[in-house]
Amino acid sequence: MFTHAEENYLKAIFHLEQELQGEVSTNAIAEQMETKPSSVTDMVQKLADKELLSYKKYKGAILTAAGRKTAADVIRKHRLWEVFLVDKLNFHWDEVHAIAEQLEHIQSEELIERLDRFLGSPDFDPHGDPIPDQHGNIKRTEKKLLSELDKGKRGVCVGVKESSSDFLQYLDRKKITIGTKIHVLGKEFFDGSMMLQVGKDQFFISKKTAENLFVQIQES
Amino acid sequence: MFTHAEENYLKAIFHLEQELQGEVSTNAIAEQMETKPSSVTDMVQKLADKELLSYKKYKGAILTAAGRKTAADVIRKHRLWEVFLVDKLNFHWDEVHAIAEQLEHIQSEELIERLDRFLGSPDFDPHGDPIPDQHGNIKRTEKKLLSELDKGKRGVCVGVKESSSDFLQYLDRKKITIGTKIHVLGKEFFDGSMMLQVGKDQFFISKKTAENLFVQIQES
DNA sequence: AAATATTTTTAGTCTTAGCTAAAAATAAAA
DNA sequence: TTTTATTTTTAGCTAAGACTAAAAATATTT
Repeated sequence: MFTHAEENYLKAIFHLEQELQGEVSTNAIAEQMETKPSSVTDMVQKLADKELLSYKKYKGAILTAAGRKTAADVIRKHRLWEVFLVDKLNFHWDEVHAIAEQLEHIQSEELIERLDRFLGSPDFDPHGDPIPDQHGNIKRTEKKLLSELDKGKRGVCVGVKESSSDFLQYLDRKKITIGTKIHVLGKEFFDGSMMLQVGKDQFFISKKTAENLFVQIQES
Repeated sequence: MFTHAEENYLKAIFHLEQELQGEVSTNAIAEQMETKPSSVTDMVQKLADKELLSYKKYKGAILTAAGRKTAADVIRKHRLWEVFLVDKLNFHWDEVHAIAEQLEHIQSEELIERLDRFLGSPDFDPHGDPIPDQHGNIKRTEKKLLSELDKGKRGVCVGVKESSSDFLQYLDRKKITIGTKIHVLGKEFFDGSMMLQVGKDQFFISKKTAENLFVQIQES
């Protein structure tokens, strides 16, 4: 349907639109794509011809509904493949991006729907980012840092903020991974450390740890 | 490392070399690749510059060791992904080729070795073709039709010859799939039908069925 | 062996997607 | 409001990989 380059541009513009809340400048796209502004102008004009975005010279670009859907599909594929790599092939959360960048361009509706089912239709990727559904809808979610939860609250681990190898290995030892339910048993004011319940285990974590774990809040 | 186009040429030439037992003509490659001979000449010259094959004008091409290794790697990836699609995502044997054609170009040693382990290091793809190992070695194997086995012999199902949807569904019902062990209990001369033992079940199959199933012979 | 047919290569063109350098438009500063 | 700075676009080039048409080499007939 679309070339890899086209898909990459749409994805970049999609992300920038969210970040900037509006139309995206040529320079912004060039920076995101690590390419030159002149190349961006060419591509943006091509995508405008294909009605994937609307564009007025010197005014920047915004995706059309079609462009947004296409971008969401690519992001859906990227994030589903990341889940596959982590859950099934035991990659670490920080090793999967470059591979998913390639896999996201594989063309097959059937494949991606089967992959989704195989993975148990996950809502989040290993970095805690939400996975768009078949229609391109993204569950805009309250992704919070664990450190923002108060005593007594429950959350599901949906990702990490910084993902150093050391930190990920620490989480492995504590048996914390995507989907792990975390119950905040207590929170110390003076140093921000927390007492957690994870499965049957209870243990302390430092403020630093709590500030690097994303959770989705569980209604309770 | 190499472009998709380069990898596709190497793969095509690899297959043709085996089939023709020697150097491969420009026209043969063009036919296999569904492209024009002039395009082939260009690419073959480029691949010769990169020392992936040796080529003398008007004389055809043969892969170098490096070229053969690269081709085997692509074929390894293709066939491992086919196993994934059939074993894990429940695709049918005849639906997977086009998708594997895309997946075979994903670049990541780590990915493919993890995928291999995840799939249980299979020796054959869903069509019964052998999967090259990490070093590019292919288990040249005695792939025979089930109909060629005599009474008392044992084989492992490694693929199908014709793969109509009806036939594949018939095999599903009989619980025959890749890796299934088949014991020939009896064989009728007059119609070529066979009595088989598959797991705990025993049943008859027609000559037509036996002529469309590939097996690898088990030493016994 | 000469004529004809086939195969292969060369030469030149196209598209995609990048680049540089220069021109044009817009934005910011004096 | 000019001048200067920044951003964006245009124009023209490059490489990969396809194509067509024509030329050259090899094979096959007669």
